[in-house]
Amino acid sequence: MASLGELERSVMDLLWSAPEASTANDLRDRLASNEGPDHAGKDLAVTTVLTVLSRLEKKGLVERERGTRPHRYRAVSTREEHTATLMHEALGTAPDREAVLARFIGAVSDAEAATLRRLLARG
Amino acid sequence: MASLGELERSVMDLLWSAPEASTANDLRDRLASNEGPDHAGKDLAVTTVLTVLSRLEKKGLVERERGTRPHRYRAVSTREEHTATLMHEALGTAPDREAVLARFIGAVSDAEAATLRRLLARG
DNA sequence: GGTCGACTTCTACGTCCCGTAGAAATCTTG
DNA sequence: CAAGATTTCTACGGGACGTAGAAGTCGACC
Repeated sequence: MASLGELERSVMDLLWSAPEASTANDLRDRLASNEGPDHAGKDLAVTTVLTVLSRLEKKGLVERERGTRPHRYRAVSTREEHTATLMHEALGTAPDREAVLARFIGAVSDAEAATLRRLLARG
Repeated sequence: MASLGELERSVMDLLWSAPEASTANDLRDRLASNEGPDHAGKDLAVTTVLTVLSRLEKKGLVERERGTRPHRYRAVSTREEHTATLMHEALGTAPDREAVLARFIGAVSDAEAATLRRLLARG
């Protein structure tokens, strides 16, 4: 349901890896110095970052402290929870969920299969 | 990567549930008589359906027989394969895949957990 | 208390995707 | 070859997203 644009995704990545809630300025700086493997750091206006944060807030992915003056933003859920939710959403679109799970399991690495067995055993 | 619009999704649903490859006219008719639980059947021009099919073909979800005159369209993969692929794509976006799997498993129903155990056991 | 600068909200524009379909081109068949 | 069926081309309107300036608000300092 909540698909993300490229910049929205970058911002979420920063929020997810930040230990504390971040300000828009902080995020702008981190986006600028984000010399990823291939892409150059984006040099954005702070209003751009704020717009994106508002949209992410409306989507329910981000919440902000309005009390402090530079508002501070944090991700509502962890990256792992969010991703797991997306997987469940995908799973839910098919009528035959078990058939989907069968295909899903079929394409999982050996190590991950082992992890899954362990996780399921403890249930 | 390949997110679908509403109409695109409806067309894929029809192609997935069709036993044979379908023509655009056939799909238009089925869309028109598609009295789902809540939504009314859409009465579309056949060119609309063709446009959507072209876009789905470009996205790699649909292929067509160009030999026969009314071209016949089929889904490239089954609904289950497609859904499982989406789940793997989601999983791939997180660095800590095992943590995602843990969350994912945590939110699975008992019946599905049993299914997963069975599937993993036979590996 | 008023002013200035930091911060936030409003408004907006260009682009791309999607629903939608007419116009134009192409093929099939009588 | 002409007419009808079929496909391709072109296009428009709306919504999402990247992007940011203009305008409004808030806190601190003189």
